[in-house]
Amino acid sequence: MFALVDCNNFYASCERVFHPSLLGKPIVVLSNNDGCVIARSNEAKALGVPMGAPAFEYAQLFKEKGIQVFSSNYELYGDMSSRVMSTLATFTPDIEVYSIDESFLKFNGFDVHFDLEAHALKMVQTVKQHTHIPVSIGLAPTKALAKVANKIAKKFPERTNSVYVIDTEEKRIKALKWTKIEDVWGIGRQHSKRLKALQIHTAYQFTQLHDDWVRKHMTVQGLRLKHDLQGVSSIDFETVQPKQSIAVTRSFETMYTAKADIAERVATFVASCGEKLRKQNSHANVVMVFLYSNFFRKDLPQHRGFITMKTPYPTNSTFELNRLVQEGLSKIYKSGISYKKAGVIVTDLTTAEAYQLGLFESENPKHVELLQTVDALNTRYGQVVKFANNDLKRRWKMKQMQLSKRHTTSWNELLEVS
DNA sequence: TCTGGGGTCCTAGGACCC
DNA sequence: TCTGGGGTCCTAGGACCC
Repeated sequence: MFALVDCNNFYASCERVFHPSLLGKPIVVLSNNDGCVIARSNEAKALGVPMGAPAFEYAQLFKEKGIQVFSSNYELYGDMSSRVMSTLATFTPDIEVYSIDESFLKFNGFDVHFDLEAHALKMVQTVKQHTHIPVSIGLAPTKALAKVANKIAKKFPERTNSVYVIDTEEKRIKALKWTKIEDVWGIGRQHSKRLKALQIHTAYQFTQLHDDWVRKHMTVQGLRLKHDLQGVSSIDFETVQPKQSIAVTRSFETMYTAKADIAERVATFVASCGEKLRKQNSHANVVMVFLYSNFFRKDLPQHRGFITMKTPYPTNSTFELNRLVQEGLSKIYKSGISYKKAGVIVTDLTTAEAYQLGLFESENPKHVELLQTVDALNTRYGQVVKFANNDLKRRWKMKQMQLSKRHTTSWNELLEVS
């Protein structure tokens, strides 16, 4: 049996842990630069705030309805997430952390000795007690069915106590008939459009299609999903693996035209990419840079620059990566354009064990030691060492009008109780 | 004025090999 | 007029997830 544990309205719930007076009140959390709504409490959903709503279009509604607005505070959410996950890990040795707010848990052979539903109810309580984060749990013989069960638990919290189990054929069919096709895990906009055109409206109808049709139009991924929904476990349980690509991309708080401004921002992205690479002990073989004008400003000339470069040897040196990235930036930069977004992506990553020396060139060994020291200092003291090509005065600043405190990760921002 | 960020997997088709 | 067969590797792009 698999359990899918999902935190309810995770970012909104994190904010409420430290603002308990907001329990039962509508709140939303905004994306970087306070751009769009990326999390909503149930109350905010009920007031008609859609996912992804541009904040400026809804400012009036927030005010009228007394909806509390927060800027996103990833340091807080990341820390709360690891607290939830480590609590869950005490319930089973097999845990797949699927996203910041979701985990799959495997209970091999547990059903023989345990009442799994009672076990899950205990999990909900324990997570609540340890972190104050509300979670919902779906239990089923496959991952896709656990997702379905989770949706039911979340939709009917009173009747289910936030735990729902699909453990009989009757319950499986009933659940699938209840699930709309567009709500199925792995079926997005394109697939549900095509399926609806064929009068397939529920997950159950989807499972009645022929394997060949599903394989042809939805690849093997679609076929695995179908089998999973039929109760035959076909989607792998994945243990932690290093990332295959790492990206740092940002929209700018304002539009930039000068190359020097963009070069500085991009150098900062590279520094962050390098740090993430070294953290998971990987080296990049390919690095990409992109630079976009403001897509929403149809009145301005548009330009989308993108370039992919091979590194001369596998590297995680911020210096080497930046040399390439700045070279690439010169090739894609066009003057007279107002730029709104840029990013750096490293990919084709190799792990340290598979590290292959270049034939003619290799990493400057001094960089390795230097960067190790930089990382160690930054980990210990919190981003105290920066590269000279980064904006040391921090002229640019993300728009974050409603940022909450980093209560759990910064001594200076502890919650005060009076 | 204002519109997020970071990932994964799969396939078709071209380039290349013998 | 007419032009083999069987592979591998790589990449761009599409689809999806949170």
